[in-house]
This record gives sequence, C-alpha cells and structure tokens, in this order.
Amino acid sequence: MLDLLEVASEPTRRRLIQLLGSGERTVTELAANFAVSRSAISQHLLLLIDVGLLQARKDGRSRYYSLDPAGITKLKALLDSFWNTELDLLVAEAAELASFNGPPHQPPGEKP
Amino acid sequence: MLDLLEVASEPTRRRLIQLLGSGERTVTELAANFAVSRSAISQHLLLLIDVGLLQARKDGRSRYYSLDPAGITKLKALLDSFWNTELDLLVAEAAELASFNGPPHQPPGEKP
DNA sequence: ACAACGCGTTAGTGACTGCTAACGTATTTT
DNA sequence: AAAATACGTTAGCAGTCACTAACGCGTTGT
Repeated sequence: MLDLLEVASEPTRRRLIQLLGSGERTVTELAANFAVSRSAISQHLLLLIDVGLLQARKDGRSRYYSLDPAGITKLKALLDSFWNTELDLLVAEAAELASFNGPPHQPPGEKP
Repeated sequence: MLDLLEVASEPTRRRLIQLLGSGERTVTELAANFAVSRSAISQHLLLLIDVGLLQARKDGRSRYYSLDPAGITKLKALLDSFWNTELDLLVAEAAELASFNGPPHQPPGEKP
C-alpha cells in the first residue's frame, strides 16, 4: 500500500502513531499494548517506515521506533486538504438539526 | 471493513466524499470523475452507506447519493481524537527545524 | 566458550479488497 | 408492444493484507 493517509488510518497503526507521540519505543514495548503478536506490530512499524511516518534507531539488541516529523507534517497536510469547508458546513448543519429535533444522546443543556 | 476512518481513507472513497460535498450525485455522474468503472464506484458507494457516511435517494432509474451529516460528524470526531496535541507539537518542531536547516522545498520568506 | 534466552524480522497462509465482466431492471425509442 | 438503451447491482477473480509460526542473530548467564 502506498497511500500515506490510508496506511495511517488502519486502527492498529493509528494507535501505534498515538503511542509514539509521547516518545520512542521498542517493538516489544509497543506490542504490550495490543492483543496481537510482536511480529504483527513489527510489520506495521516497517510499513509505517516505508511511507515515511516513522524512524528507527538501533541500540543494543533493541530498535527504537519514533515518529518522523516530516512524515507527520505531510500527513497533517493531507488531512487538511481532505477536510474541506463544505464538510465543515455539513457538520455545523448536523449540529443545528440535532438541537432542533431533540438530541439523540447528549442533552445540550448543562448538568443541573 | 467496519472501521469508519479506514473506510473513508481509501483514495477513491476520499475523492467521492469530497465530490459529494457539493451536493448529491448519481453513480454515473460520480464515475465520470474516475478511471475505473461504474461498478467499482457503485461498490465504493455501497460501502460508504454501510458505515453511515452516505445516504441514497431513488428517483426514476437513478439513485442520488449524498453525504449523511451524522456520519460526517462522526468522522470528524474520530479525526479529532486521533490528531492529539503531541502530534501538533511535532509538526511545529518540524517547521522550526526546517527554517533553521534551510527549507527543502518552499523558502520561508515572502516572495520579493 | 557455549548454552539459553530475548529481540526483531522473514516465511507462509486464510481472509479480504477492489476491480472487470456479466447481469437484472427500468425507461425510452420505434 | 417489442427492441434497444441507460442505470445500478451482483458474480467471480487476481492481488493484497494482517496475522501466526518459524527463524536469525545478538546478548547474557554459567
């Protein structure tokens, strides 16, 4: 898969990116947060490197993975170009409609 | 595929969502914007309906597809929860670094 | 030094994806 | 009214994905 946004969107990889937001981690450390094997996580990480979202640093027998700022910047740009004004308008309209028709889940008023 | 964000991220579907931002369209109208067949587009649209991002209205022998505001709102929420503060910080740092080291593509100064 | 272990990566596979080809159905056209 | 046409959906398939199992290679313990 080549598309940056699509690669970043897969649920496991999304979570990996978020976890790496707070600093570099090894495969094993990351895998501890998931139900799947180290191997699966390793492959996700390699793919994320392929598309330029991650970097790796070797230290002893561990490899420390971290976010690549350039890749993250690129991802942000893609997201911004996708989410255009028309979509924002639609969200605003949906919010208004919800307050008219009665909210489906969260009442609009403050808690008493 | 069940994950809303992942479904929305596929390049063809991303473009479909953007095209539908300006109003409802038929399968044929939408397919005119792509290299692939009507059939392929139809299947993407059905998937987008499955995850709640689209609605369809039948009229004559055409089906008019349009964005479902509720789904789009949900998508926005997912995106916002994914893109946390740490990632924004990283992007800011990357921008600073680029201006120190010499910009790779776009010079930071205004055009003379 | 050699055995045992820990870490990360490749091999192999079932399931799924996105596509074209074939189809069903409704609407025109003659 | 029958034939042709336009629109959208299903059938079938090659390629890809995400995963577990098996592996290679450093490192650590004895």
